[in-house]
Amino acid sequence: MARSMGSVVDGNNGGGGLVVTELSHIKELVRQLEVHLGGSHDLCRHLTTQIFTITERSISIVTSSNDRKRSVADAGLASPLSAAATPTSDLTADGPFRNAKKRKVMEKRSHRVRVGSAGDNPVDDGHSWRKYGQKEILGAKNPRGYYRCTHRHSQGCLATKQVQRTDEDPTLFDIIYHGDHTCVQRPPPLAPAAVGRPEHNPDASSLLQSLTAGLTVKTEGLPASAAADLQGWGAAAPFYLSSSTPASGCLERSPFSASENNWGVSPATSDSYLPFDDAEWRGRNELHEVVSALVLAGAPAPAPPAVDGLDDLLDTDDIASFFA
DNA sequence: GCGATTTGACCAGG
DNA sequence: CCTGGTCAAATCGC
Repeated sequence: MARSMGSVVDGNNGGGGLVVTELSHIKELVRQLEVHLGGSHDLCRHLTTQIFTITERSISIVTSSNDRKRSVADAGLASPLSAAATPTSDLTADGPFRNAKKRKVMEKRSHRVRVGSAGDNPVDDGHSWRKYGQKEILGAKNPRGYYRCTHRHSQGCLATKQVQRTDEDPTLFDIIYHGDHTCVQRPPPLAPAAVGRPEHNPDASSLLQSLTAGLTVKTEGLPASAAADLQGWGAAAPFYLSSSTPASGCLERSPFSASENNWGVSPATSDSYLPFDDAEWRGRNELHEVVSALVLAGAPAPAPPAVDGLDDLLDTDDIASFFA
């Protein structure tokens, strides 16, 4: 295991560095954008804040991804990829009835993120969670907390997450998300009128455009291994931009919650965004979240080519063999 | 009183 | 048998 890991890590260092560079650039642009926005336009400032946060997370994720990858593999997180097994029987939870404690068959989609702390807890990811367990994990200094969506019973939302303080840095938390939110919880009122059109200021607009352009070009230039790295360890954004099932969206309090759930991609035509296939969804999800968030914030236009280029990079076979 | 958290027990997979 | 994930009773906090 160690041998194959080594070579991959090497490859990632290069790609990861590139990503960090670009993300840093984005960060700077956002800073400038915020300056241009001045004191007005609460929504815009909120958006820039979110972009900034996401970017910072992305950077920390990339920079810590080498360590991560090992623990991810050891923790068996790769299993959903390598064993894209029978998706049928597990999710149909017979609920709190007879075969209650019959878990462990969790072929649900999952992805990891590492987030900073807000006080003694991980930063709020916009969803409401209810803790249902805590466990000491062998080899880890800190216990792992188990959370499920508050709306599990009321709306049958099966999303869960595991939160564990990292060994190295007590201010950081590893979070593993399982499943999608299928609950519907309207976000709190947030500049309702202006939502979705953050283009008051021409300067701000052009800044955001260069921001998304920069991300597009450079990301496409990344080696596939770097892309694999990003997916293997975590998304930058612990909230979902387009992860809802077709049945019922779970918008929750996404910082980018717009009036409609379109994100510039028509549900009817966006086959590249349907989160049906576990492996594919996982593969695309991570960078998509970052890219989508940024693109969404800055571009009124529909999904840019960047997303398609990304899909080519995020080859799921590569990922599977990577973890094999 | 209700909902959330804590915590020991239970269960399944490896 | 060990470990991780979940359950559910007890407890806490509003």
